[in-house]
Amino acid sequence: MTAAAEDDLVRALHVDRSSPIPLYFQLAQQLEEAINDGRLTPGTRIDTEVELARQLRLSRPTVRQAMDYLVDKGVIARRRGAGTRVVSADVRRPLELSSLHDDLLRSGQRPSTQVLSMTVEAATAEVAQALQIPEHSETVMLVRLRSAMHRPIARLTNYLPMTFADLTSAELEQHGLYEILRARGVRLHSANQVIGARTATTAEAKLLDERRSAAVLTMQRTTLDDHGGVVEFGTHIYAASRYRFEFSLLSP
Amino acid sequence: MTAAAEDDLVRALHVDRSSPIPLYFQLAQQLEEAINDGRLTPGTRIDTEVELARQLRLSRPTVRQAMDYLVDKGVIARRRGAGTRVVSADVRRPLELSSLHDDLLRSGQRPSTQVLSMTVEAATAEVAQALQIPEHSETVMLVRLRSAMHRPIARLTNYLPMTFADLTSAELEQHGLYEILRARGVRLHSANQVIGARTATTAEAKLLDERRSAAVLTMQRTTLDDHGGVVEFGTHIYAASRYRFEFSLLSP
DNA sequence: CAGTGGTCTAGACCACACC
DNA sequence: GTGTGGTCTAGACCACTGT
Repeated sequence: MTAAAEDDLVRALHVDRSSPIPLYFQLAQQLEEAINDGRLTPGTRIDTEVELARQLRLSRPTVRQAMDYLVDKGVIARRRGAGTRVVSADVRRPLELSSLHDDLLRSGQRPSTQVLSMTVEAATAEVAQALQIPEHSETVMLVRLRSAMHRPIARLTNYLPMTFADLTSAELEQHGLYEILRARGVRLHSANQVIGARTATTAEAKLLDERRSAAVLTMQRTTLDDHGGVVEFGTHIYAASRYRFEFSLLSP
Repeated sequence: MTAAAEDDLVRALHVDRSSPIPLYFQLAQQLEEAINDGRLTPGTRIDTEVELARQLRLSRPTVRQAMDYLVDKGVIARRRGAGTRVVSADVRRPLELSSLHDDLLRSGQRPSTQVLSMTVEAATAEVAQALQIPEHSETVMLVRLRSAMHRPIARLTNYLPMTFADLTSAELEQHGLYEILRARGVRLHSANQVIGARTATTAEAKLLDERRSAAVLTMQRTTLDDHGGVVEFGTHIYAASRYRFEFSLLSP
């Protein structure tokens, strides 16, 4: 990137003080756009915090907050004494808490869902521990078959608190589970995941349209809300020949 | 948690202004310890930023920086108007950029490494693209067998720039690859990963001490330094019967 | 040595959650 | 309302990087 091009970019930056969007966020968005557009290429040095603050008539902490946000996202890197540089266009936020439904939607795969069963079950030891409820107490067990491009890709088994016993199949076949939870006011906070693999049972292979003894990816997930309560426990299998977990992660 | 216990905790908090450790970090560490100790349990309300600032004679932005750090780590959650609460003791940072060697070390599994081969190879199209170098140019190809508790658990295949052609087997059998890179001044920044599964070939099953056609986890990883350059590309397989990827992730 | 990011202060006003 | 976190300012000094 030439100095002239950098100048152009700086001139293009602006903040709207009457907007309800925070100033730091406006700046971060514009820088990120420039990076994704290719107007700022990997390795390019970005103006210093003080310089940007002067140009945009912001305080340095505000500019810094924008930078912090982008560093956290992994798109820029700062080195004391050396400046701030664009890292890479293709580093994404470290593995967001998203559902398979949303993932497939984003990649344009037209997901569809079939509810195989929805029953009330006594919690096994494993489920009870995961949901932090007494063993043998009642839980909602939900089994869904998720397909993409009209081919089955995953069998999703979820255990939910009895508060969600009123979920309907229609609802579940129309929206992702997380989407439904959010619509009900649940604030998802974090999840613990375990990803493994094993060979499919005969029934599983048939269900997922895979050959006998094909490898399947397994994933178990416990989702928490922001009060620390368990929202959901799931144990899922994915057709390994057609599904992968892709994500970026940042250095500690 | 009782109000008295909370008071005790607050009295226990302190900052050492002569320490080279940043004040915000000292505070964050103490709060995190209290959470991990169980002195602060999930759901407990933490003092407000203003109150903590007053007690510790810090400015509010400094206290806030400590809170930000813990929110980012996922151990506390803030809600405007509602206060700050401890979320959970077992949410960890979203999947750190660490090596299998370090992971095994941490879980007390005594990893050992055997270098199966280390050669200079012409880059295939896949490797060239991953390393951002021309096709057919030279790269260092490294194949290692990683064992835990005296049983093989993964075959690791890495491609490195020719700068690392002087790595020795002795070095590689003693330390993790990331450890070696860091010692050479490489600053790891982020990685893109793809986790999948397939059935093992006969040779792979034998190498990993698994039964024929067992499922193996596959992982491909491209690691970047903080200038946006590619440090390493790896394509690995793991014995699925004895290895899982475990991690936490935070809501976007 | 000069320049850069890292940390810190002492205030301020606002939007939202909860009572 | 009242209290909380969310945002913002205008400075300051220090530690590290690269020349």
